[in-house]
Amino acid sequence: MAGKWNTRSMVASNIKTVRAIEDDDSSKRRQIVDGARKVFMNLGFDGASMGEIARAAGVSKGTLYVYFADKNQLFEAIVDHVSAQEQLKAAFNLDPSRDTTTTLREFGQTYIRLLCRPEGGSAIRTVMAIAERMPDVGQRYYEHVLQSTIKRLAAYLDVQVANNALKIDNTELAAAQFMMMCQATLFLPFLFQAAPAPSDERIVQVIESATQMFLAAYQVKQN
Amino acid sequence: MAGKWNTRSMVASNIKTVRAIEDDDSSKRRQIVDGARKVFMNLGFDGASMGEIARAAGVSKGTLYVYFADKNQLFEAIVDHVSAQEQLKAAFNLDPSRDTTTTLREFGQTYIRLLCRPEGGSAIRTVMAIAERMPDVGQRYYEHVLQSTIKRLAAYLDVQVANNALKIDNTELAAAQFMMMCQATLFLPFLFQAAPAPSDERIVQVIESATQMFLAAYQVKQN
Amino acid sequence: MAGKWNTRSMVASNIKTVRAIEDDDSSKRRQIVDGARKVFMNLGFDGASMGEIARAAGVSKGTLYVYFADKNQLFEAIVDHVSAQEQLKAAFNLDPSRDTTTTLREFGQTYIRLLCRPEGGSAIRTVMAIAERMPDVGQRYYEHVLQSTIKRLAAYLDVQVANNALKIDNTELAAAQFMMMCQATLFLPFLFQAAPAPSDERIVQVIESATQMFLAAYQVKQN
Amino acid sequence: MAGKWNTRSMVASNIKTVRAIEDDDSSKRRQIVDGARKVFMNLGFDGASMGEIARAAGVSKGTLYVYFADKNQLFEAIVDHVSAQEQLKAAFNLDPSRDTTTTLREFGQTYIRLLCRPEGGSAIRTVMAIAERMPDVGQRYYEHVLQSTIKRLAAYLDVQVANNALKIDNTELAAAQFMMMCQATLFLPFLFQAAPAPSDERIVQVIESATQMFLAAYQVKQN
DNA sequence: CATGAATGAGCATTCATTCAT
DNA sequence: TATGAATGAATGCTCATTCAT
Repeated sequence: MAGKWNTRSMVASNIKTVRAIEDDDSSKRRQIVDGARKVFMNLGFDGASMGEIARAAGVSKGTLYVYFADKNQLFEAIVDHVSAQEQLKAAFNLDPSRDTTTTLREFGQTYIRLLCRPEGGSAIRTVMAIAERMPDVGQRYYEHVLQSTIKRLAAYLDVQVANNALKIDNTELAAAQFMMMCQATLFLPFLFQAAPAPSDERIVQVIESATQMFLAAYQVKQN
Repeated sequence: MAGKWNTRSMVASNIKTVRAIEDDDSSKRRQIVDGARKVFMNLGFDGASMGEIARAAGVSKGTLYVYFADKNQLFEAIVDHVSAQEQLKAAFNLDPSRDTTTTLREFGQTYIRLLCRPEGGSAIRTVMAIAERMPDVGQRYYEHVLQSTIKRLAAYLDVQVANNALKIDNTELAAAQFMMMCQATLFLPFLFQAAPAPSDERIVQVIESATQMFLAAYQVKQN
Repeated sequence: MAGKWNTRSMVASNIKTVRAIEDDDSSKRRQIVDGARKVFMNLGFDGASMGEIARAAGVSKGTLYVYFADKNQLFEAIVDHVSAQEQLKAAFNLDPSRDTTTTLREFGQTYIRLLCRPEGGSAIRTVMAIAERMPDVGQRYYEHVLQSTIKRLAAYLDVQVANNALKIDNTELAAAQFMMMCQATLFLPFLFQAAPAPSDERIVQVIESATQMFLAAYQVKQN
Repeated sequence: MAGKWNTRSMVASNIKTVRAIEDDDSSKRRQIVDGARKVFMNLGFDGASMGEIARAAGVSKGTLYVYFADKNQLFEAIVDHVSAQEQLKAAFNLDPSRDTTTTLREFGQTYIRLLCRPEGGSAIRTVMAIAERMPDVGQRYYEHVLQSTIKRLAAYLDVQVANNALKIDNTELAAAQFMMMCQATLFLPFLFQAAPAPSDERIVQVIESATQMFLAAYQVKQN
């Protein structure tokens, strides 16, 4: 993957590569990425025009092409940027010393609140929409954002298994199961605009149910 | 839906209304819907051009506008058409007399195979992508396709609860939980093009795990 | 002019000519002409679509082409039809036995009221607009409608000259002068939508002034 | 007018405003206006296509939209531009010290020659044709071109009235009357393409007659 | 590096016209 | 005769991209 990136960058800007490496955050570049993020996430890849992006970024249209070879590459950069941001926001407390019930409960609530932010849906929608035409963009987003969260939860579960608190064969599957269960009746209606973002009350209920279900299946029975 | 269509047709052509009512599937109309479905689902709303749709449908661009007022209405018709198709394909055996384990296992497998068809992802992607700009399209798709399946499974669960085979407070939530769990590690990677459609073997494993988890939580314990 | 018409008709409909002569008013044809008149006069030649004309006429688009070879010929027929109607409406009392003052006064008032009807401007606008692209349409309209009125007034003046009531060298010029003077400050603002149709009061004033001016110039001084 | 333009330019490009203010006539803009004028005046609003205008202006279709928001606004600009040109061309000698007969005679001849230029009719036809759909375009043209000439002549008459050379109640009406009379038998046939532009000889005759008529009515009788 | 003027291919949509029935 | 389904060329307009400065 890293290899792919380098290849691409080199094609786009052979000379300035050296500079780009240490100057990935030249203020102009940052401006563009910030402006483009908003526009792409609100309007989707096709709905976003380079003109609007330029306006949102406060630069000229020409400048866009100084930093990015074309619309596709700008979009890829934005998705990677958003991926990084999402990961930062996914600040879950997975301290191995905390008890499973509390940890899962809090994790679930935080997770759903993250997904159901107004902007939360946009990134997922935007990336998913383009995944067929730009498969590696979809893949990178899945791996960096969704799968990485699964893995972090799985790592926590691994510890609990080792501690004999849980009994799980496949912790990555279990982590994914929990995360999916948490979404039940909440995220998809929100994503399809069939319902507004769920209330806190509703979130608490659903997460509670998911937590109980998870524990019923995976908690080591004490006698 | 039929009612809506009539309204629309009457605006376009008051005289042929009688014909239109019983001939919602005039072959030209069907041709267009079929062609448009492919193009829209592959390229998304913005990516699909009326020219390409016309070519795919084997009609002239002008003919598109004889049957549909504009691109939006053609798209809505396609989504409604796909919704109906998806529901037909969702031929789950939810016979109340069958035992819970088998029923859930088969339901889950059928469900995931449905989702992970090549075309399965496209519709979801395409509709979800447009949901922000065309909220009622997203809403109708969610209700007709996703929520309706949840409700059918919930109805089965209701019977099992009545039979004392299961103990569930909120069967709709439980149905959604099961369906989400079934997807764990399978559907999202497929949707984001981060993995190919899952193997049958993998599906069987994941569904088995989901089924066990569901029963562990909701099955009435016999002593 | 008659010759021209025949030539055109024969091109358009060689066989049905005989029928057309005696059946110029087949009800379908009349329907079409009536519908087309409204649409053409309201929207202009380019603004009118054959579809809208068909709807206004209550026939199918195809039927239009049964009676008229193309849009141009339909338009020409409409203009000729309107010309005939305008002439009928121009029911001026030019009885030679009436005195000049009254006759001119009434003629002027009737003339301006005719021009400043809501539909009065439309025909002039529509025909004038197309005159560059379809010169013979403009010419026929001018001759049948505008010039013919001039000639009728000129004929009245001829009689008054013969009666020694007026002294005019060129009665056709004098007639045109009077008709133009009557329009002063009234018709052009109306035609350019710079003012609404003039009030009756205003019309009376302007016509009075024009009449006095005409008499001052052309009335035989009695001593 | 300049004020309006600035507003429009600022919407399109906030940064180049300074340039735009003093560069209303950037050569590209002038090119477009010149090309568009020819095409609009020859073919009318609907008959003129943006493609043809682009070709006539020697720029690309896209460039048209850099300078004008849409076809309507380009048209309005052309009409305003033509209005200004027409006014410049209407260089009448209305020196108050010249005698009435000569002044009217020369004014009338110049006026008719102006109207009956090949391009003279086109602007009037084109603007009049659109006046129903774009009333303020018609209104502005009438006021800037036709009414402004009436007022200039009326101002001259005012002076003659003050000098006791003429006796006129309503000089604006009188000015309009004279201008209309001058057109008698000359302008309308030309406008409707029912006759070519009148010969100089004919113009002289008609203007002479109009002048005499005007004086007969309004000249102060010396005894 | 940054600009913004300029482009031309592409888009959704309209419409005069044809033709099988 | 009358229809209306079907066409395809043409239209107004947008936008990713280029390039001279």
